[in-house]
Amino acid sequence: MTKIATWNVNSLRVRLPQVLDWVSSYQPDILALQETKLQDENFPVADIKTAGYEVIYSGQKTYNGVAILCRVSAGINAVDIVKDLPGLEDSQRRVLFATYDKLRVLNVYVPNGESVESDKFQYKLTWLKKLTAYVKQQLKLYPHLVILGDFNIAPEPRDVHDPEAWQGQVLFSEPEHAALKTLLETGLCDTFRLFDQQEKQYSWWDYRMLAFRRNRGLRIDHILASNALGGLCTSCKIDKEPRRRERPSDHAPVIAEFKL
DNA sequence: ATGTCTCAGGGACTGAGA
Repeated sequence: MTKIATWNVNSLRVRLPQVLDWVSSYQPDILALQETKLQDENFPVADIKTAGYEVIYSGQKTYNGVAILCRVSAGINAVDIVKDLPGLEDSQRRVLFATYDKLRVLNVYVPNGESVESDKFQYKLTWLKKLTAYVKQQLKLYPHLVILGDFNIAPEPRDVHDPEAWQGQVLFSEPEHAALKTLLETGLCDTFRLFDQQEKQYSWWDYRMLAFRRNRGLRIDHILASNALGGLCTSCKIDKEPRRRERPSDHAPVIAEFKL
């Protein structure tokens, strides 16, 4: 059984204790992190190694930053590491791709977009187009591919606490839905929707307005699997527990298990 | 009621980004 997880930690400097605590209890085989907000020279390699994980990372000052942890006892090295989205000139550290044994892992921190009127929204759509082109090519090379991270898109009305209010807003707009649909149509499935789930399951809640306490959230963090890998998925869940703790990230981890 | 959190710059608070 292989456990694969994703978590936007909103600063690994702040969240390192929570992350170490969480990996020690869940023991994921692979954990993709987003918004580490750390330059590579400041990355806490030693603490993560002590916790029993190998790690690769790609960061920058203040914003963005991604990392992938792999449990040492899995005995696998990351190879074919990619830190830039092919075809996109971009200094923002938002992607980290690596192969672990036969599994291709694409960790993504999709641009937020700010608002549908913003230039950043166009950047988000361009970014997703480049990602889709890359995934299409990668699926030919790797039957077992997982793309996971903070997509900053809630796919359906049931993934939004108040779909009427959010309709047309950034994170839940038509162009974003079209972009996500095109990505999925390359041959991916949303592992969360392979299974019966309770209603009102979200992965992100605004820090403001008591959003978590009221469960006013969105499901914007996803684990998407190639169809072949999706066939091996046995569960996908959102773990709200770390969001209840002291000094939480605004996101909760998402975890999927595979017969690998 | 955009009500929180994080970071950087610069040495208290403000602005950016989410």
